[in-house]
Amino acid sequence: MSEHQPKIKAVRGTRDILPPETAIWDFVEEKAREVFRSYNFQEIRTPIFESTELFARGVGEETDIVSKEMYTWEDPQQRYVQIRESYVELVNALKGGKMTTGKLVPMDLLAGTQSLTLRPEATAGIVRAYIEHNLGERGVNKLFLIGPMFRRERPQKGRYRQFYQIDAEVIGPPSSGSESPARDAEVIEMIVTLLDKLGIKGWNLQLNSVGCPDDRAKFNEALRKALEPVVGQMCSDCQRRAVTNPLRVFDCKVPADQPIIEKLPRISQFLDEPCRKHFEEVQNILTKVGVEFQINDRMVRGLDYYTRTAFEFTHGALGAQNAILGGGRYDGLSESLGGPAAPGIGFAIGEDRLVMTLQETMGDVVKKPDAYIAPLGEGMNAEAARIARDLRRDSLVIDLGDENFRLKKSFEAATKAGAKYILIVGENEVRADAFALKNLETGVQISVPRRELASKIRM
RNA sequence: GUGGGAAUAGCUCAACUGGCAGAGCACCGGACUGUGGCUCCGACGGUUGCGGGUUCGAUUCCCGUUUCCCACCCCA
Repeated sequence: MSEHQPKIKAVRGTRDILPPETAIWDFVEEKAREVFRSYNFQEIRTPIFESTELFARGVGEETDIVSKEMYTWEDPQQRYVQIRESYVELVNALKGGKMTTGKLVPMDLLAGTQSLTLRPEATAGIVRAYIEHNLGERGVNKLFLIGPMFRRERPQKGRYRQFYQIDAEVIGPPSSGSESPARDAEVIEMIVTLLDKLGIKGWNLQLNSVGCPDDRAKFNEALRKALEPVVGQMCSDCQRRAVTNPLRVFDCKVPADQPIIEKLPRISQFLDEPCRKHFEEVQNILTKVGVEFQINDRMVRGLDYYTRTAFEFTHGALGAQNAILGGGRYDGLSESLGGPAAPGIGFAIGEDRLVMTLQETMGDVVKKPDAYIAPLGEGMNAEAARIARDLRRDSLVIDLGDENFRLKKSFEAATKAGAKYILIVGENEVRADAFALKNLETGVQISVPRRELASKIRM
C-alpha cells in the first residue's frame, strides 16, 4: 500500500464472498450435492464461456437476456487466420493465384474473430454438451451444475452481474421417459427435499403450464385481441407490454389494472389435450407426495425455450427479487440447437438469494479448530509442526501458532480462533514427552502423553 | 437502460446554521517474562468515495462522476 494509488475495487455488480460467509455457501453446496446424489444426479461442468450463437439460438434472440444483458466479445482467431493466409499463398503460388480466402472459411473466421459470451444461464451449455457428446446414447441423463453466471443488469439487492446458480436437468431421448410428467414431479419434489434439508421455511411454489409452442401462439393471438379494446385504460407499463410482449401484462401489480387482467384469456384455456393431461399428472403426483403448490396461470417465464411445466419458488424477505429458483420443461431446445429430440426439465437456484434467506436463521456452520497448538520458546516450531502433522492426519482440525508468541498471546489467538483445546509445546513438555492440554471451554488442564493426544482431543 | 436515497477509521455510526473530524466495537501494546475470556491504561487508525465549483473557511452548499441501496424493467 503506497502513496495515493487509487484502490482497485471489485467491478460493478461483482463482489467478494468472504469467510465466515463462505461456510454458508459450502453448507448449501454440500447439501445440494447430497440431495442430488440421492436422486441419482451426477455433476457436469461446462465452460464459463461459449459461442454467442448458442445462447442466441437457445435462450432466444428476443429475450432480455440475449438482447441486452450478455457479456459478449469478439475473440481473436489469429493463428487460424495466419495458417489460412499462408495456405492461400502456397496454393496460389503452385496453381497460379486465383484462390481467395472467401472460399476457404466462414465470414466470422475471415474477420479473424469469433463471437464469445460469458454464460448467462446453465441450460443451454448443458444441452450443447448433451448434443456434442451424444449423451442421449446413455438414456436419460440426470445432471447438475454449480457455478457462476453473468448478466449485465443494473445491480441491486439479490441481483449481481456475476451470480451463482445451482442447476439441475433431466434430459434424454423420448424413449428414455424424459418427457414423462413423473420427471417433472420428481425434480420439483427434489427441490422441496433440498429446501427442507437446508432448513428453509416459508417458501411458496407457483406452478403453471405454458403449453407447447402452438398453444402459445394461439394464446398470444387471443391475448392481443382481448387487449386491444381495453389497453387504453391500463397503466403505461401495460400499454407498452401489450405491444412488445403481451404475456408480460400478467406481471402487472397496479391495482387498478387487476380487474381488466382478471378477464383476459389464460394459457390454461389454450392447452391442447396432451399438454393438459401432462400438467394434470404433474399435479397429481405432487399432491400424492405431499408437495404443496399453487396454480398460477398468470406466471410466464422469460426464456423462449420453456414448454409445458413452468414453476417458481419464491421467498418473502428477499425484496423485489423474491424468486429463489425457477425452472421448467424445454422439450424443443435440443432440436433448435441442431440436436436430436431430447425433452428435458430443469431448474436453477439463485444461490446468492438462497444464502441470503439462510443468513438470518443460520447460527454457526463454521468448523472450528479442535485444537490450537502453541509452541513456546526457541526451537519449538519444529516440534509443534510434527505434532500438528500427526493430529491432522488423524482428521483433526488443528491451528498452529508461533514459538515467538508469548503464552498469553497464544491463548488469545486460540480463543479467537474458537479452538476447543490449546496444546502447549514447550521445553518441559518435550522433555517429558507429555504435553499440557487445556480445554478452553471448561478450563480443565491435563498432561497428555504424545500417543494419547489425538484421542484426548477428540473427547 | 429510467427514477429516488446514500457514501465519514477495519465495522456500526456521530459531528447543531458552513468554523480544530469524533465515539463505541475491533486491532496492536502494557498492567501480567509458562496460562485466554473480565477489568484498567495506552497507542494505532482518515486526502470525509473521486473530481471540480462557491467561500476567509466545505464532511456540511452547488455541479459532475463512481459505487452501493430502493423501485421500475427483467430474472436466479
